[in-house]
Amino acid sequence: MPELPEVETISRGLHKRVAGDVIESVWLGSKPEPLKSSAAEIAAALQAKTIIGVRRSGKHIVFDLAPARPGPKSNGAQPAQWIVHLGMTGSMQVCSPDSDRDKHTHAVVALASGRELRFVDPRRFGRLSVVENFAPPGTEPLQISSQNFGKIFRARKTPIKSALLNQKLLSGVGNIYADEALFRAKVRPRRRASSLTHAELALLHKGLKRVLQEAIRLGGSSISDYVDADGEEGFFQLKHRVYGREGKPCLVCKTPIKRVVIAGRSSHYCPKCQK
DNA sequence: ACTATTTCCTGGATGC
DNA sequence: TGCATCCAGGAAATAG
Repeated sequence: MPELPEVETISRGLHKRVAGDVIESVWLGSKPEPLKSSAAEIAAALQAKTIIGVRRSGKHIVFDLAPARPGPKSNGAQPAQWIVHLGMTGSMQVCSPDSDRDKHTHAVVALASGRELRFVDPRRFGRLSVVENFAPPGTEPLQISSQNFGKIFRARKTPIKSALLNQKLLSGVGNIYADEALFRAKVRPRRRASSLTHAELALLHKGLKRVLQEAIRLGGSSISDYVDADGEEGFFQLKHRVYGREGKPCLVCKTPIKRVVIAGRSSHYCPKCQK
């Protein structure tokens, strides 16, 4: 499931491959559910645009676009960015038009270089849209100051785990890295966000940054099914310390890792190390 | 203004 | 072997 580090890795890979290329045509699947903008709107916004670059914002992939042939009839305020959210199982493939189309292909963008950029998403949680100026709802966890990090959690009664997953607060943190950051901070996921001490918040901030950076360094981690921008299967597996390790010994103290459900999400922690 | 719960979706795993 | 059921999870929608 693509979280911040995976989306970062994918965006970098896409940038390397398609920056500078020109979009010649756009095909969108028959079921429009994955579209936040209308199909016509997306097609119109992408057509005949140069991909200036590809980058990550939160869990979103941002394609920065510019008219391929800057002419006299510049159509005023046209959406200039293509936003892709991969949901859980979405992937972007850069491939030859000859290669077989995956059953769950929802969008195909033909490039002037002769290649195709495909959006594939079996579970359909992914979303496509076009906007003029994308603004993520929350703050980037790798950018936020420790002061602001403390501020956004101090007044929240919700469990710290839920607060970490709230994209309006921090952009890009998902279930895996929330659990991993809480383990590093020695804080249980059910603790109310407002109950964390300054010291715990500082540890959480540091732990979160470290685990995200480590995962980016490793090329993103992934448990299951998707293909990265290179078309290679899966990602380098980050050594998760608690996520997915229910019943297995804590790597620090050997106590069996516990799993509980918080806000519908499985949450893993060491009952001895985390308070 | 918050917070908690439900919903979407499909493939893989599990159980009888 | 085959069929039914459960489960995973991001975020929008809904309810409290």
